[in-house]
Amino acid sequence: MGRKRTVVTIREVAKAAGVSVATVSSVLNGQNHTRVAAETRRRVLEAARRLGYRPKRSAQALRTGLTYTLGLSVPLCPDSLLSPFFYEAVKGALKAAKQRGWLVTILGFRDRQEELALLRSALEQRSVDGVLLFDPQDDDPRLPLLKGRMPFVVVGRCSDPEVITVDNDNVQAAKLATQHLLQLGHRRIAFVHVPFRFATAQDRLMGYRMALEEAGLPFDANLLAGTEGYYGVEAGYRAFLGLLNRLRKPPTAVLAMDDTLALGVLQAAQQHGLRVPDDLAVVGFNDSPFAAHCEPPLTTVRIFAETLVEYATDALLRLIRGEPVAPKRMLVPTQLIVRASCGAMSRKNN
Amino acid sequence: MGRKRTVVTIREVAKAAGVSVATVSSVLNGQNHTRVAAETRRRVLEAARRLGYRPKRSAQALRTGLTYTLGLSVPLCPDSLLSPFFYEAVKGALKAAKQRGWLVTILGFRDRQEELALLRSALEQRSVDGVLLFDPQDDDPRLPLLKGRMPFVVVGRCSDPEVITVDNDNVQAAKLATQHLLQLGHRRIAFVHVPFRFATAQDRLMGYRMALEEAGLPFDANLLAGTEGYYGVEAGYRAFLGLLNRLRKPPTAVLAMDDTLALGVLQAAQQHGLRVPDDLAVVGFNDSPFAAHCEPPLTTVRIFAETLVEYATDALLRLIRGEPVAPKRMLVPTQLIVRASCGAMSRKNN
DNA sequence: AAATTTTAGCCAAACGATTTAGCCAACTCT
DNA sequence: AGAGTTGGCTAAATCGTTTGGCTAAAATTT
Repeated sequence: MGRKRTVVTIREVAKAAGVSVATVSSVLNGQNHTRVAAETRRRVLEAARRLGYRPKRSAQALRTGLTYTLGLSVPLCPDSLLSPFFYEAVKGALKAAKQRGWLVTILGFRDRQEELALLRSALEQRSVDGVLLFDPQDDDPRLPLLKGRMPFVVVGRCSDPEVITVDNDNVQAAKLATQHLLQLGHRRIAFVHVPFRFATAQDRLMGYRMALEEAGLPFDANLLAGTEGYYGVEAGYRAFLGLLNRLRKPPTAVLAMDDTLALGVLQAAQQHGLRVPDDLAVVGFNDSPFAAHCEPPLTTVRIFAETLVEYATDALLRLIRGEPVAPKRMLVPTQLIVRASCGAMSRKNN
Repeated sequence: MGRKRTVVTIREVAKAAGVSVATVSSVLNGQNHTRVAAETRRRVLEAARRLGYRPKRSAQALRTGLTYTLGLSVPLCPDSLLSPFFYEAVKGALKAAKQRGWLVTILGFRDRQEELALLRSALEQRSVDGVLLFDPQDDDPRLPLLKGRMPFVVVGRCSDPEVITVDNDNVQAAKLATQHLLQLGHRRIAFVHVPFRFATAQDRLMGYRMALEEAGLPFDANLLAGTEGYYGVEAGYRAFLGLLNRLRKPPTAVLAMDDTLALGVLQAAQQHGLRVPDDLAVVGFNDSPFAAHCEPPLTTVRIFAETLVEYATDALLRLIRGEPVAPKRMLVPTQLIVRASCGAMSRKNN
């Protein structure tokens, strides 16, 4: 018991194979143009395999200056309905990272203040080699903090053309969703959104406006309902209730920037005696897994978060290794999922 | 541009303060107060602050043998509805870890095979100092792999009394939920569960049986519906549909081991023409955030995943540091949340 | 005053890998 | 045969900390 079988070191492998540690490293890393004879290589490989040798990460880290770890800077929201997105994100990041033997650590923050502090300390302690950021804002303070000091990739659009970003085609997505509502005959379409300092909000507004204008309809700022803070059912509820109270006549349709907001809209609508989809058509975003199961099932724009983040992570890894990163900005298409909440399935066909 | 301002090292601090690196380290780690004069200490602290010095993690790691990183071994399920639990888990782990300046990395796996491989490599590379495991099974192969080689804490019950565990009081929870259904007059209560090799399934079965027996009802194995694999809407759907097809007469109530399974039950019921809650009462587990929003809203047993994992992480940190871990097994109570799906709110009061 | 203890701080050796420079045969070429 | 090449390997430096041992000087005791 307590057999203190310490982890195998490169020295033991060297001894077992009857060579120097340099040779072992050479064989294992292959980089070095220091050639090793086939027979020696075999012996080393065999010894390493037999002893179950794996280089110790922290030693490697110190020597090479790389921790082989990526940071995922994600918000820890109180509304756990937001979790699917981050779950998918983690999946995508891990998928890309795992392939190359990298680790992913979660830099989870409760507010932007804390996020900056976490990034700063990651920077100072060199605990990660690069970070993935979500949901950029105007004058995002994270960028100047990180720029030139640590590689990073942003999931979302950001104005700085130097920054590598991966994003959904939000303009197109919002445009298609709005057009869908227009085709169903709606003329007063509200837009429930997070504050416009978020690039995503700007882009989706853009798509919404484009669809309206192409249909020859005026854009009416009175139909915008902004949330106080971020996403979440509560936020959507408040924003839409505020809108309903403000307007003489309620809109006949709503485009919500997110399924959680849409859920809040549903609640506010119900409280106001509006039936969905009969009195009010609702479209969300993200195709969160609950969207198919709420009442009525939500029409929504599906985004491919896992893919998005997988690409972003891949780009980040290239960036870190100094490999060329193909396009500086990548757009991933989205997909409209039509369910009952928009009224397009008027004849119930279950 | 590209100002290669390299990170501050302890040597620079030492020079700036006019002392040796040993003294700086001594001051910063503060083990031995008598070793350095108050004035010197002040100078060192001042220099460190001014230069913004933070010890480099990988160097610390190599020297001390600690990476100051915890691993969270979580499944990457295809059904993203399972994400809330893990989101909460991550929150809890981060909360406990952050307080002490530790990092959390996600060891995400697709199947048990891969989980073992990940743990093995974490072990060999010493990339984490300890791991948190979820959902233990009979003869769990993770335990013998880790035991004696790396500290770990299990979230869930496990038979080995040596292992430190934190768990919900599943027996009690299932018992209370079942009793609730019994009080509503139900006599044929089905139990939808994951395979019984999972300790959680065993415990909840136990609570279910206890409630039945205390009510003087026979336990009927025909009312058990086991899933093929793990949790998820699809799994619940299949399991319950299988049960319905097998029985002459459907049960009047279902206790599902998880909200995702309950959602599957809802779908199967609907397909079979059973109305919930009128023909069938349904109770789930976890109080996943969507439970309040599905149709009908799910009665469910709330578990406090964040708290659970926060405790577990705290215990793990103690374990790693060799501090005493108070109780070897901790039980966190649960809470029954009554909504519409069980029929207790028969008079619709919206 | 000498001997002892305490205080304050430095030296140098790790930790476990990677990498650079260099050594020694053996081989090639004129 | 001597000079230059090359292949195959090793010794040693290095990454940035922490820490046990050591040494002077100062304080205390005898």
